[in-house]
Amino acid sequence: MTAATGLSDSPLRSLLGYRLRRAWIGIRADLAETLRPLDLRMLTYTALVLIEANPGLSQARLAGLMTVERPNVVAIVDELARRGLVCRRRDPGDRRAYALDLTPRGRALSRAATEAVERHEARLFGALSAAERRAIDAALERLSERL
Amino acid sequence: MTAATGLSDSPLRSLLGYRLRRAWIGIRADLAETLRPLDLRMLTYTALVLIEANPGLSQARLAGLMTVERPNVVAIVDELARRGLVCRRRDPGDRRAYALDLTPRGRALSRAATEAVERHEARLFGALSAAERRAIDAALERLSERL
DNA sequence: TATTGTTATACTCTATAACTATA
DNA sequence: TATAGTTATAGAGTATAACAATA
Repeated sequence: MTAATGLSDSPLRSLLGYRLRRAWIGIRADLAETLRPLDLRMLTYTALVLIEANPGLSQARLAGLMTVERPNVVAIVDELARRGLVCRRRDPGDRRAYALDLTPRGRALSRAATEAVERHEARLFGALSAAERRAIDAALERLSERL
Repeated sequence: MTAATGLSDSPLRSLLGYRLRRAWIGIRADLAETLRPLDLRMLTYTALVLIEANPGLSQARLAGLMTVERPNVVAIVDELARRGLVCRRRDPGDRRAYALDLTPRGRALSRAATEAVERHEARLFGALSAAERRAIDAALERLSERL
């Protein structure tokens, strides 16, 4: 019962999926706000960080890391490359694939964005106790096994 | 480090938002599969259950419960009404508003869908211990306060 | 045959501005 | 003036099929 309105979402409140959705909507909106001043979205930020951590990464492997289908990576890398943040080289060992790397500008933006994202995480999740945090991590780990 | 591939998503694994996104993608896909045979989507199912729990609900209040903007509720209720699952009556006390209710067919579908969704939840979240479940509930509650 | 990047395409979800009719 | 429902529209994320080049 949402006390103020007298409305009931009780049949859904027992569903973890329903509550995760509500949380995710809020988190996503706050993350979008956090990244907007840097002209990044959730997915372009994620790609930036993953390419930095995996020099020479291919788009197919990037898609795997991002949990996104391969076709959706194309526009993301297009945008990052157009802005001079990522450079696409042909992989010498496999001429079908690209070897993706960050440019110096890409590394600088990655650093600035990561600082902003860490502030965002602290703002949202800072109130969680260490025990709560561990419990969530464990639960998400368990969940991943079933998906 | 994802051992099999040698790829690293470590810079993101410390971000709760990143892990929640991955979990949510999987949960959503499984939920969509669960509801597809019943010709329901996440949002139409949610609306169905909330209308059942709140007879005479208006679309604006439904939007509030669903964490969706009012315009997005229109197509959802349109679809449910067209299929004879929900009936729209004018609210006698406020002729701007609708009073939404389930039809008998809507109630039957709600019941069948809820059974399917409960099996889906049990399949995905059944492995969580009671303590983990409580920790997640508490953490999501805390999180909601900050959003 | 299988895989990489690609194009085209579509669906779902979410969001905003502006209109109408009531209040 | 404010609210309920609506229209139109847009953006973001996610998904599938099919094709050319390469393996």
